[in-house]
Amino acid sequence: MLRLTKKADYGLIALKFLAEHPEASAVSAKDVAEAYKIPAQLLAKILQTLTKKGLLRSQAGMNGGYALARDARAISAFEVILAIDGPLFITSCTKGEKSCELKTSCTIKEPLARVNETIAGVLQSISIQDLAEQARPAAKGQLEPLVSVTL
Amino acid sequence: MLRLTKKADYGLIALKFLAEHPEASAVSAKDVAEAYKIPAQLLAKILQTLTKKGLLRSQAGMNGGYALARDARAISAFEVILAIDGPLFITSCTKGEKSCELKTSCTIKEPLARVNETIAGVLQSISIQDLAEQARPAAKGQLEPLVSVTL
DNA sequence: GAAACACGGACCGGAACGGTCCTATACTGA
DNA sequence: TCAGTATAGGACCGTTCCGGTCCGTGTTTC
Ligand code: SF4
Ligand code: SF4
Repeated sequence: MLRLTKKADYGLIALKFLAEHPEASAVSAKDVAEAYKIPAQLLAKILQTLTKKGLLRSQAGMNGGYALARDARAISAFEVILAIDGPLFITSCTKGEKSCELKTSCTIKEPLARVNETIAGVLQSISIQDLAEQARPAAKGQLEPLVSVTL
Repeated sequence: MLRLTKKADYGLIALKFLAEHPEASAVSAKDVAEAYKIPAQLLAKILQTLTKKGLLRSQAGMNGGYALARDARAISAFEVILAIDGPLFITSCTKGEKSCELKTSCTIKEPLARVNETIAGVLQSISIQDLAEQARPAAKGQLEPLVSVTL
């Protein structure tokens, strides 16, 4: 159920990698690809779309590559996934009025939309910075409730 | 991103329908299908797998059909989705050690697993009963926080 | 025994996904 | 200035999955 595409997966890895190397002004797609054994060309295209969406800054030429457009804290996992996979959501009835024929009779739609928002909220509350810091063992003041659902 | 299969969608609709009609000892797949304009044969197969998983009870022959195996409160949306779509999760690295080659080098894996658990928790906290009751306008004591994530 | 139902396998067209290839363009450094 | 390294982006392709259909079998009731 609910599978995340591998492209978005790769995108998150790359973003995290960039967040971990702020000293480099630019990291090439090839470098990241080799570091994680990701198909280089595919990663390249992913980073391209990410720059087109404004999450990255690119520089061509030698010693070129990509760098985060904003601070790692200001980029959420949600944005990354959204940029790569598009605004697809759990139900099929979200694509501008043209998807599901049951919209009228379906009563399951609204509660699922809530779930959808909840998931989006969770993803939005996770920044690239969080991913990069995750290596450390359980920090102290970590008990901030990020979501609360009511349905 | 994160699309729920239509089969699971149909399954939830059917379950909710059954929960709304407790007076009937059994409702045929055809009835539900016609009520919501769902392809009958497809819905039939969905309900079959649902019974095989123990969520429904079936009765063959005339006036036969399906009925909830347990109380509507005791069946979570998570179980339904799990039964229909299988134990698939957001990352590709969950299928018993055979999926993603990056398991070792990937550092994004664990945080995503947390997200996964969170989503599962949300789905588990929603019962068929909740879906059936959803028609009513905002009840009173509805502010129970169901999830809290820490990453 | 016929109708109405549940079961279950086989099958299929289309869409999405993961990935490759090829070309054009831009920047850098020797 | 020229070669090399990088981004940018289009076209393409094999595989898988999803939604759906078809068919045949078993079971219960009237
Ligand atoms: S309208 Fe209902 S059946 Fe159709 S996609 Fe939305 S939730 Fe699913
Ligand atoms: S190991 Fe990492 S890259 Fe592979 S599927 Fe899991 S999260 Fe994605």
